[in-house]
Amino acid sequence: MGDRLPLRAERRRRTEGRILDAARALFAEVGYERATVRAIAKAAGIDPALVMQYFGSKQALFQEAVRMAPEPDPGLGAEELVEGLLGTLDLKLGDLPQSSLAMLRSMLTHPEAAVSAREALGAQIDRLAAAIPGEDARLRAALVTMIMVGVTVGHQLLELDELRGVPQEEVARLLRPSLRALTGPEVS
Amino acid sequence: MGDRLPLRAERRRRTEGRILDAARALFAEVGYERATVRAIAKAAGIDPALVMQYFGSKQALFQEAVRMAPEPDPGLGAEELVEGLLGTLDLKLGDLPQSSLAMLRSMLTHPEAAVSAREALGAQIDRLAAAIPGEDARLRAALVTMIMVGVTVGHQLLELDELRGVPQEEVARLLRPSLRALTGPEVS
DNA sequence: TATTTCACTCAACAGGCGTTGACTCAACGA
DNA sequence: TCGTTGAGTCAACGCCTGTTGAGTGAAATA
Repeated sequence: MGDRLPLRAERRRRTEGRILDAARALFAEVGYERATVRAIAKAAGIDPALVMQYFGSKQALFQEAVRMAPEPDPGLGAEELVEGLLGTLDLKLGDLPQSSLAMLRSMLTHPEAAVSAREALGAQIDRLAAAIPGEDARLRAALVTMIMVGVTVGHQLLELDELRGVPQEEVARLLRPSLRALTGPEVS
Repeated sequence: MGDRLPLRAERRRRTEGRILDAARALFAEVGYERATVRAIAKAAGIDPALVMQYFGSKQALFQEAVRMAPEPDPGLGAEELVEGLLGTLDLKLGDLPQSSLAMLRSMLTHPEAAVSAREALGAQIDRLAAAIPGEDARLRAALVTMIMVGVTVGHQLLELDELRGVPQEEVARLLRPSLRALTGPEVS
């Protein structure tokens, strides 16, 4: 049923995928520095040298592992305004892809990850700011964004007892007024 | 005028201070992994071996550098209730000691820093929760705490353009309603 | 079938890391 | 004044890191 790829290309594709998956998981779990090429290769079931052959360097592998479609749109678009964020708030809180977690985990200690993070957060801020009225829209948008980052850090990365096991809708419910206070009363 | 310490003890005290200052600065700037013992020693103007002689291990040095008086009280006490946080909000945002920044910088990638962070944030949550009425006080307190962490991360560690150069009172002013939405309408 | 291609492994390199033990020499106590 | 203490240096250790180049054997090509 599936198209029969040449065996070699198929193998290559699969191996590349396994490396990327292992890399994302490890970067997300322990961050850039502690996720060694050897550990990633082991998790992918291959030789460390192959990682270099596929991606050139650890840094390049990281960038590839962290790269995302420049906003998968079922997220929040400018047209959905602020309610886009509020509506998918629990999704944002709970279902972040491994690539995002990898970036968040490393952004404070790995310079390149910090660059990626500033880009991604900057884009998010831009989108939000376009939907917020008033003078200090960008500042408000930045605060909203960092609130989400802070809560995500506590929930997914630090795994604070107070946030673990709490259903995402509950968090979203409590957070919504705080965010609305910053964005202004837009939609319902 | 000062009491004349024996020269040796005085030197020791000074050197230890210089090491700790250099360690705090570097841990805060680049995090635990990238702040090498050699770099810390160089910044303190001494030999790397002396760091070990003073603190035993890099890990022990980190713990010492990050340790704080268990709440210097001119911060927020339970008796000041939530307004304690809101009142000194700009202080919290701008004047964090190097030791706190060192902990925050490393908390996502260094396990021991994560432990310290969970302790410190847990204590903060406890204090806040005691001042928040209602069922989900601890959850609300945790969210308030992580909001502060998120904004601090964006401001001090990621140095987002949108937050850099913004006066702390401005940030505090915009943030206050959001926090109040979580804590409930306490004092003024 | 003979030849080339290429996914993959193996062994090793150079460099940086935390850490150690022997040493130096000025400050101290008797 | 003379032995002792201790702050500080120096050179080196073993380890782990990212990275490399030669080698292998099965799949592709002709």
